[in-house]
Amino acid sequence: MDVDTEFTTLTALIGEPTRARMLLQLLDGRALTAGELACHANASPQAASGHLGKLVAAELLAVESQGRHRYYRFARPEVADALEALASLVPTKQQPAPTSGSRYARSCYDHLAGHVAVAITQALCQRELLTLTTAKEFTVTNAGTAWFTDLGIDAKMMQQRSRRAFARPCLDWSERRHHLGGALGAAMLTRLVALDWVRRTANSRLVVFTGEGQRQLYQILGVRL
Amino acid sequence: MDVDTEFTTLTALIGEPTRARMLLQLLDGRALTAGELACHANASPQAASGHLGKLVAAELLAVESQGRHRYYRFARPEVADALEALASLVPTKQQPAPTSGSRYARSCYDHLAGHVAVAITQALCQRELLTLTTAKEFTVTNAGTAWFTDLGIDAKMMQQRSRRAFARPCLDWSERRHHLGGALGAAMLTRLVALDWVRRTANSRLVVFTGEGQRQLYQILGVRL
DNA sequence: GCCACATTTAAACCACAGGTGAACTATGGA
DNA sequence: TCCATAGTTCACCTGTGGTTTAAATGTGGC
Repeated sequence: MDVDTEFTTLTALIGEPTRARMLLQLLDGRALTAGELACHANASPQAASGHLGKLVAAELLAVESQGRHRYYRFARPEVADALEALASLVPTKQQPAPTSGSRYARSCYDHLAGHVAVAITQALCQRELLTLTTAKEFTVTNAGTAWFTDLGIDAKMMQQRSRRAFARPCLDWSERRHHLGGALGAAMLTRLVALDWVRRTANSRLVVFTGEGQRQLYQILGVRL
Repeated sequence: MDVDTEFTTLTALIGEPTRARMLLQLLDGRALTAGELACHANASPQAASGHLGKLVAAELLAVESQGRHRYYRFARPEVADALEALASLVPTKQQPAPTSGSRYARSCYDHLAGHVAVAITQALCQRELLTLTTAKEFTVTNAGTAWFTDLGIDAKMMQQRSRRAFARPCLDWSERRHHLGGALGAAMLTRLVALDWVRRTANSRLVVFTGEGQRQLYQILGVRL
């Protein structure tokens, strides 16, 4: 096969919007399941499966089966490098006011993401409610357990019961900083929604903080939106 | 527009085979005309024009009009970087490294280009045989006229007779410096070929300096290849 | 003034690539 | 054992996006 042709097949592979979104999701280096990738990319499971198959066949992704899940990740670091380079081409003009505080955040699969999530996670760490023990795991301190209990989340119980990664740092590529993912991150978003501190929007990963949510967030974490 | 969306539009832009081929052509840093890009990409002029328009609109390419040609080049070096990274993902064995050998130069449409051309133009300016009067025009000094006469080029006559831009500075993308284009630049290449100081290669814009050419160039301009 | 060439624009066409729905495999939990 | 969940495969259909055909714009050379 011609080198030209190989290049074009490669770019066509990366260029398809759904595939591009899935690849973007993997940029933080985590291995994600087919379902998670499908959800992020706004695609049906079948569609995602087809796309992932092509990406694996092209040796852009590698797949690992664990139980009934299949975890996809980049086949080699160069793939991530190339995608980073591509992502850096996106005009960055509209990353306004990380500090000015937006009521808007977004959800990342099932937990809070974006600069609000980063700010929250930073505050949790700063107050030593959360500590980053390894590169891939947050640990909830005793004070943290109490804090989560106050919020209405039984962190301890959750850690014992859940098979899912408990408190995983999730790198937000647009923010270049970690925020809280995993089961705890998901529980937190669920709880915040239940408290009506944030509301989901229809057909979008965007979530918006209510006025009450903003007040409470400032009160319990000192985070001003 | 969402960051995700911007990324996908970007990748979709790069992912289209014809566009990808054109971008690949530009990877060596040269600025190419729409026609040349169309030819290389195996596309009709109209199709190429449409694609190029999109790439320019997305600020991946920049375009510069020169006469009835339009030269396309990367809008910023990061674009080339990203494409390099993508190209490096192609599994096949790499082709031999581009000739950094100084005997090699290349032609730009009809005149000498590349770092040799830049060196020559610099030398001409340094010895005040050529002066850059406006941003778009070189002027041949009296000493310059004599120098060109010695070379076998009647610059004065040419300037009177030719309607074509006489001595235009031509920006070489890969060198980031101007070199001598226009009628005078074309005449110079023609003359150098006639003198057998440089030889054209078949099916390529590459030209190579002969041993004699290298000696002479040093003698009359002090340019060492 | 003319013609030739390079390139762009507009409109009609159509192929291919991705989405969908249904059916199938496999794993885990009761 | 049964059922729910995760994921894949297949066949069909639809719509986007690129190509084509045609005509217009603009520049250079005579």
